[in-house]
Amino acid sequence: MSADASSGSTSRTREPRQQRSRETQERIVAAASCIFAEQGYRGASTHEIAARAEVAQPLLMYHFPTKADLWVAVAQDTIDAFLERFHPRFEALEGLDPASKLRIVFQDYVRFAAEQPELHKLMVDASVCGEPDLAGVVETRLRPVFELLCGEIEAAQKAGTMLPGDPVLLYYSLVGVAATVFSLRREVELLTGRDPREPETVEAQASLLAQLFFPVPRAGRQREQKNDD
Amino acid sequence: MSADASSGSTSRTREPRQQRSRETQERIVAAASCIFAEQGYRGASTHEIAARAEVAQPLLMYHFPTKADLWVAVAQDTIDAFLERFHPRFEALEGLDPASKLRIVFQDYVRFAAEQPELHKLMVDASVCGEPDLAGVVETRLRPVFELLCGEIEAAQKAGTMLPGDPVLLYYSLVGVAATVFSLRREVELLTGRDPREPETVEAQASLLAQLFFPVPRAGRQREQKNDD
DNA sequence: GCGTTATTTTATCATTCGATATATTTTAGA
DNA sequence: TCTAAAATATATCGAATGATAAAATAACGC
Repeated sequence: MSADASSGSTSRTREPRQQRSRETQERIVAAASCIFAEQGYRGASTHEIAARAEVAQPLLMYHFPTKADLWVAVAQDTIDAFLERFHPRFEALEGLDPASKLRIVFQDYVRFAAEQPELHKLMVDASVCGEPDLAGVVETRLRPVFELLCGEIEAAQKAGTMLPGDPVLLYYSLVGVAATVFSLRREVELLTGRDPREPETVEAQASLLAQLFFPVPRAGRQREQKNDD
Repeated sequence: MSADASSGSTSRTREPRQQRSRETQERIVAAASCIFAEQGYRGASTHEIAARAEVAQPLLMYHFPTKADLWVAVAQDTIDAFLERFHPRFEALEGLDPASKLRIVFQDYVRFAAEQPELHKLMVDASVCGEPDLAGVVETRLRPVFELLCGEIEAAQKAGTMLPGDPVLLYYSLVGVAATVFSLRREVELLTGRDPREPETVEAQASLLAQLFFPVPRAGRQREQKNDD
């Protein structure tokens, strides 16, 4: 079977020429994603990653010349997994008011952070140890979402359906509420004996996020819009 | 339980017999606190810590037989630094209503997280790599504060001055809002070009936290209609 | 003073780390 | 097919890691 329909010849950086190679790369990235999330960047060793991927360690260095390169691939892959989930759902919300969009998107992010705490752990770990090439990933993958959502926050503020204040701080407050309880999972378990990833807890956190950032006016309009246009 | 990391050989790190020894230990812990926060647990090397403390590396191993022991000492020291700031201020709030207590305490925690992101980074890093003896530190240092504040949250809920819901989730939402923007400092800087630790930003975040969790009723009481009994 | 213990230094260990050199196998393209 | 390149395997490197051994120094009780 000739699977040439997918082979785009416009390869600029690194396009594996053989199918087997791509499968190997995917196995390596999948294994690295687990181990980076479990052990952090410094704690993860290329030998352990290669072992889990069932490849020789020098083969890993062949596909990803440095450990930092592998981290970038993992970060891009992890963020892309989120974006694949994020984008269609976000576009399906077209027409809704900004506050509703934000509420739905960040409630969805609560569930994503519970299922795959890797993303947030990865970013926190990168911010802590600061070693990997964080800048490129932030620019290419994170900035579009960030600016899109900050724009929605500003729109919601103009509509009077969201608290005033620096949209950046609101964005990171939303992220913090959505992800912190899961990225501190071990601490939560030790303190409460419960795994925050239980479905009821996840939904409770999503509901809490909505109540905090998008309170529903109970009796009449609590925040009447100051200017309608 | 394995809370005997120091009870087995109390003569080692418990009571240094010479003053010089205590000063050395303090220098080591101070250096380790910086490097653990900068590099994470796995990324910090005992050699580098010893170099910053200006002691020979085997001397470090003499005072803290394993790297994990050193981490525990650093974690306890870091948390104690927070508790020394927390306890007097909290006790000075006696008589206030629970919501006001919580607001003041967590606004203060915003400032603390900005000045010393080490604490939150330390806990997130410990939750990620999971290696150091997190359990003992959580039990002895974190649990008292956690249960104290959860109690205040419940009291505020009963008074109708705080959102209903799982106090644990509210606690970690407060922590997340207070600390996330600072623990993701590198990402924030890359996206916005601004350091979130700037004083105006810190105060804006503190103000945002108050608005989110303790909204002041604008006209009349907005959150009053919960039946009180 | 002396002896004992606590602390510090010097030298070094075994292991693991990320990375390289190179040989061998596999694939694509002629 | 044949061949050059791509992909994988084998063996190993130097550096850094956490940890020890043992000698040397300092402090304290007597």
